[in-house]
Amino acid sequence: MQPDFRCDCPFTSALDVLGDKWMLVIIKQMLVEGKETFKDFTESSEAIATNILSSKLKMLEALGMVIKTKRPDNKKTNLYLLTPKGLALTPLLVELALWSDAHLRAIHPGMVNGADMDFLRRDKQAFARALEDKYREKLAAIPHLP
Amino acid sequence: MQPDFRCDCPFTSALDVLGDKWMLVIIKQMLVEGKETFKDFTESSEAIATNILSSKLKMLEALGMVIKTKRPDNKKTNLYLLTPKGLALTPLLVELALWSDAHLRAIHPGMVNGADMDFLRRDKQAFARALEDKYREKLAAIPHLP
DNA sequence: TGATATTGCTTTCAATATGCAAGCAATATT
DNA sequence: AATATTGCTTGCATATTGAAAGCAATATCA
Repeated sequence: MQPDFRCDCPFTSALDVLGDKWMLVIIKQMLVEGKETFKDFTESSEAIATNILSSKLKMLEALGMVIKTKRPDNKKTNLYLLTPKGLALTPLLVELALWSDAHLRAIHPGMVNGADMDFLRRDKQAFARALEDKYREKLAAIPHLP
Repeated sequence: MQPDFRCDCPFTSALDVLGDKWMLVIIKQMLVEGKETFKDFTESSEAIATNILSSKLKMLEALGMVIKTKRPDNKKTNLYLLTPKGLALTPLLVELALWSDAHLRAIHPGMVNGADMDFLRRDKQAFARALEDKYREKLAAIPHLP
C-alpha cells in the first residue's frame, strides 16, 4: 500500500503521495470544511465518486495521515480524522490557496473571495495557525479517540 | 486548453491545475535543477515519458506559467523558462519538501538529506528567496527574452 | 416491533490519463 | 557530405478515474 517513489528527491516524493486529483482535496475538506464522515465527503461540492473516495481514504489511513474511528454512541457512522501527519499539511494548503488567489482569478473569476481570503492574504501564518487550532479543538471535543 | 474547475474553492482550483503526477515536478526541475530544454527534462531522475512531457509543457505554456523561447544562436533547441506565475510556486514547493522531510523519511529512508535540507529546515523563507533569486539571475543572463 | 431510511461501502463497466517504444523531420556537429 | 542530436508525434498498452447500480448493516420512525 506504500506508494512507490520515483526517486530520492523530497519534492517529488511528496508528490508521489499527494500528487493526484483527490488526496489534498480530501485533506482540505477535513481541515477547512470540517467533513468527517463518508457521507460528508460525498456531499461536498467537488462531487467525488464513492469508489475513489473509498480508495483514497484507505490510502490516507495506510499512510498514517488519517485515522478511522467511531463515536461510542453510533456503530454505523465512521469518523475520519486528521492525524498530526495530515494536519501538518496546513501550510501547504495555505500556499495553494494563496497561489490560486494571486494567479487563477483571471481564468476563474467565480472563485470565492470573502473575509477568509482577506485574512489569508493579510497573514498566512496566522491563518494556518487558526485552522490548526480549530481542528485541534474539534479533536479535543471527541474524547474517546484511540 | 483551460482546465475545467470542479468548483469555486481556491484550494481545489489550484489542484485542478497542479494536482497531477507531473506539473509540479516539471516546475521543480526548472526551479531547483535548472532544467530548461526538452532533453534536460527527459534526462531527469523522474524519467518522464516524452509524450507526457510534451503535453504538460503545452499546458504550462497555455496557462502562462512557462514561456517557450530559443537562444539567438541555436534554432533547434527550445528553452522552457518559468514566468512570474510559475516562479510564484516556490513557497508551495518549499512546503512540499518540508513535509517530506518531516513525514516521509520513515517510509522512504533513501531520500536526500544534505546541506540544502539543513538550510531549508533552518529558514524556509530564506531558502525560498535563494531559489527565486538564483532563478531570476539565470533569466537575467539570457538577455533576449520576449 | 416491524417498516423504512440512511450510511458506508463494493462491484461493474466506461472514459480518461499515463506509459512505452518506435519513428521522423529539422538542425547541429564532424 | 555523413552522422548525431534535439524535439517532438504517433500508435498502442496499462493504470487511474468516473458513473451508476447494488447491497449489508445500522439507525430512525410509526
